[in-house]
Amino acid sequence: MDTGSPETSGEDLIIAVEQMVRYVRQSATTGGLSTAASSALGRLSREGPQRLTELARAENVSQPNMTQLVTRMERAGLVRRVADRTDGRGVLVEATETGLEVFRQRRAERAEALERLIAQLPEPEQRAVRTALPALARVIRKHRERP
Amino acid sequence: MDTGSPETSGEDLIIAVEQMVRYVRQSATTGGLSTAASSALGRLSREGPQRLTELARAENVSQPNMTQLVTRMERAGLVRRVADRTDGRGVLVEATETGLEVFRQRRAERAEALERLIAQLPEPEQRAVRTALPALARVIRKHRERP
DNA sequence: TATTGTTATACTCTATAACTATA
DNA sequence: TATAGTTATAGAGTATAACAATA
Repeated sequence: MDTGSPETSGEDLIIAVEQMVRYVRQSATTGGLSTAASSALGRLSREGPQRLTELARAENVSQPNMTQLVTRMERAGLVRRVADRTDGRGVLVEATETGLEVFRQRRAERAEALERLIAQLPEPEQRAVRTALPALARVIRKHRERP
Repeated sequence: MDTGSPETSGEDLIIAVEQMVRYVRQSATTGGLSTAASSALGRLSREGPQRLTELARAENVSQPNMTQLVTRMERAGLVRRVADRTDGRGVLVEATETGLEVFRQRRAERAEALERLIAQLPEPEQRAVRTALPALARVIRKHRERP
């Protein structure tokens, strides 16, 4: 099987990644849900209501940033703030039904766009993509747990 | 060879891509060169001086956006504006020596970070990554030429 | 005193609309 | 009139510093 050029350097790979970033960002913007909002909403969908600080840390952004993001998302009806009964200082952020539905649709759209992209590749490369992407995600996750 | 889960769905893949996007963006921000600046500077490095409009179209952003990006980059000493002798309306954007050097260093850093990530994978998955990324970049490029 | 969240401030990145200058 | 570029305006996304409220 032809794995492309004889040596695929880190430089070549990072160029490829840059293109993917641009592609995803573009298809992510349509529908009015930014990368940041989509990512936070995704976490809330998967993991349920969370403390604002928790969410900021998990998403790797500052607390003020998350405060503002949540405010924008609240204004858009995607999430709501709920008082934390066990801690008067705390705020729980929770996805609304609208938020959950919007996120499901958006992700489905992007997944479809990616699938269409992959479908244009010959079989062996398709398999490579389905192996490579989850593998990279795995090490990134690991890297994140202990950097 | 184990290609991961029995069926790797578009949903799983897009989650992986989202993580990569976040990872790259983070390592891209350090050193004070944004994704947008890095991408534009990269194009100027590869292709030489270009019309502002040309650059905006190639980078897939609006003309005013590119005007501002170029202004910021000019202020940072990364590029310069040069009058286009053949058309009084036109402006050529050109990377400075500083710009070229900064870009080379930044890309090298990111490439290294990616390589470190890949190095943590078992051999077969490493090969998959070196096949998959350029393949995806290829179809994105093709998709861009005629959407 | 330490933690949680918000406000204040500032910068980048992005778009559309309106404008100026040259073809 | 059409094209190249800038200015005006606005909003998202990001950060650090300062602050208020609660533990």
